[in-house]
Amino acid sequence: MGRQPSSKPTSFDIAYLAGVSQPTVSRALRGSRSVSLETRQRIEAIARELNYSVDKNASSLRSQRSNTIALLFFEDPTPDESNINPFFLSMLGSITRQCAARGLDLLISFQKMEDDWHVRYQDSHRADGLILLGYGDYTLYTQRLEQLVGHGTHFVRWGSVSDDNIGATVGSDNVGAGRLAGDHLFSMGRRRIAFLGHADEHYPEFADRYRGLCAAAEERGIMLDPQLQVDALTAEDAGYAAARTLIARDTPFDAIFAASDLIAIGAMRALGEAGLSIPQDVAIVGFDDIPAANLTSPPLTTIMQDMKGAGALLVDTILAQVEDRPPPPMVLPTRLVVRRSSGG
Amino acid sequence: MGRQPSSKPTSFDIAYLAGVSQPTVSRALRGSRSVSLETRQRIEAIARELNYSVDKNASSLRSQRSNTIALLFFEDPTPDESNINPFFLSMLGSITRQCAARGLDLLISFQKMEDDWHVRYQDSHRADGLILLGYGDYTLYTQRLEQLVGHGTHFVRWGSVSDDNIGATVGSDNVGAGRLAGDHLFSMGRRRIAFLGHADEHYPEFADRYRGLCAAAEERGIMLDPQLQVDALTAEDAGYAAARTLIARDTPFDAIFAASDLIAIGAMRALGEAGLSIPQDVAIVGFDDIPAANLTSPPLTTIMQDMKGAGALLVDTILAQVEDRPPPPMVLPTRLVVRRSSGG
DNA sequence: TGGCCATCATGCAACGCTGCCTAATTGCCT
DNA sequence: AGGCAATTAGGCAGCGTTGCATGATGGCCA
Repeated sequence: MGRQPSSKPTSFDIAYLAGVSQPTVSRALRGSRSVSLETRQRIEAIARELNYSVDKNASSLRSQRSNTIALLFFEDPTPDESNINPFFLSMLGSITRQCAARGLDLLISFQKMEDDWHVRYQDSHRADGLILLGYGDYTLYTQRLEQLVGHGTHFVRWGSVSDDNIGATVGSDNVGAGRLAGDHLFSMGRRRIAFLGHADEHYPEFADRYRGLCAAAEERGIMLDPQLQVDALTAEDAGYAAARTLIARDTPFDAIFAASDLIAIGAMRALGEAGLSIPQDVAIVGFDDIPAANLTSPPLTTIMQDMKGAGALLVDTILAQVEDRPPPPMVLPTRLVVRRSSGG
Repeated sequence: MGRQPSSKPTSFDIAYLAGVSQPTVSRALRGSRSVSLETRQRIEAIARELNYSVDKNASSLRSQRSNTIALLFFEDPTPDESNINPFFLSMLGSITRQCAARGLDLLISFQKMEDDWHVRYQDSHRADGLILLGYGDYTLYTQRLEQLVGHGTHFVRWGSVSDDNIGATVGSDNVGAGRLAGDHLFSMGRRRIAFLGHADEHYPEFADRYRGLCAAAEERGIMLDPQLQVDALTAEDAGYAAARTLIARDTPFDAIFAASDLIAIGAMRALGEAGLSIPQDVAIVGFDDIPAANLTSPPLTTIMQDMKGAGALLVDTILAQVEDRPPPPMVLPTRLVVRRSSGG
């Protein structure tokens, strides 16, 4: 009572001014039913007048809830300083908005896989849960995910959803998306479709996309030539290199489905240099619908993921874990965005 | 003592096991000199074994320091969901790394200008300071910045640096950058240079760039035609529209300096549609060096800002305020990146 | 009128840590 | 040998909040 008037007001100051006890102030401001309307309004008025705001640290310390989520990006292909995968950036936009809508704070970090996230975030009560966004060799970090699970950390990962996922996973329907891309290219009359992107179990999302493409082919009684699959990580350079490899194989192809837009953009550059015109000689479809997809010439046909839904689902999944509720469903539909690169 | 073994370990548990008092544990783990090496090592070993981590909330509550910075993005041209200005995204990458290097956490938020940041972040002790990244009409938010200053909030803004800035401001040397762009275009033999971007006091960064361009012209005894300046906000559509306006004015021009890469990209599209070839008919220089600048055809000559330096300077400026040190210098040099769009 | 319940408010005790001040021990100098 | 400084550790007191159990008040019914 009667504290320094200049220092930041505490709930004690308000209690003193309102003539009630400090705990009553706390309950009044958080809308507990056991405070009469009149008292609450009086307290609220004083709080407003003093510009009072609840101390986050005291609140979190006491309640053991930080109402904060930590978003961790990681990449294993050398992260060259500030160049971040554009797809994840647009995910970031979506996640921040979802957090804001739910009154959550968002802590973000670009970590290497080696660091002890759970210690740094959940164990220290900085965050209630972790959202993991990353790419690279999935098998390399399964061990770390198992550690998180064993440690009881609340987390959700963006990636390929399957039954044997370690921990909660949210992702797009990559198989369905691959099928969308395939159906589109086949309906444009293409028959020899190449796939640029890794297709093995180390990169399950890419593998799913390839599987979807193959499924679309099979439905038409077409068998894709394995010679037309070329490994590539999601980077412009990798796409360029993969397309050159593809061309050098001298196996005819009339379309490319790239596992990501960055790959597609790199491939377009290689095709151009090789004198192949898009879409006349080669139709091309990408994946992600990053902003640059609209800026290429010709503009890139691509698969759009449901970013808004993804952000919401990721955040909800964490909240479900924290509040011990059953998790929401976890696969998101995708949509084909037809632009000129596929001859649409 | 002898607490639940399953619950998260506290410094008391360690103190008990190490046979010392709890404050000693705190000091040992934070490297205070007043703990003997032997004791410290014993404590550290136990802490490691228990997977102990300091509770951030308790620590911050006690020390009144959160070691966290809040990064606030704001835009007043309708933020269409997840589309974030790519330049700020690359800034984000830089800031996160700087924070990580200094052991700071980063809280991020995409707010409208209306919200009460200081209450939400600094007053509630969520963050020690605020970094503001935004664009749009500067005069609209001066009032809010004054509020922050009056409130004693620690903050730094990215923008146009001048003597009458409200609060701390960090930014590139926009005038110098405009001069760089102008010098380059003049040295390529261009004489009638257009500027796409607002040039009034509402957008001081753009105005500075224009001023630099004009200075480069004056040094050569050339007077820029005011007819060749067209307003544009930083967006691809705006650049497209501005270029069309420019063309419609029917005032001859042989070069464009766009106030941002997005504007430049939009302008290139308009030029292409008008049958003007780049760089033969019109040389073009952008600003920011966003990733897409390398993907346009022809690749875009542009001004690169020192992102790494910017992140470091922003973070250091906040830390200086928090620790009551004099602020670091605040203007960053820029660099011209010559690609084919300017005929270089 | 007494007793009982519902409503509203209170007090106390953490939450886990750090800052300040004091106390014990040791080593060293005179 | 005595005294003084340096080194190392401990005690205590919060930081501002929330959870729990309890206490006061009044209304209502029997």
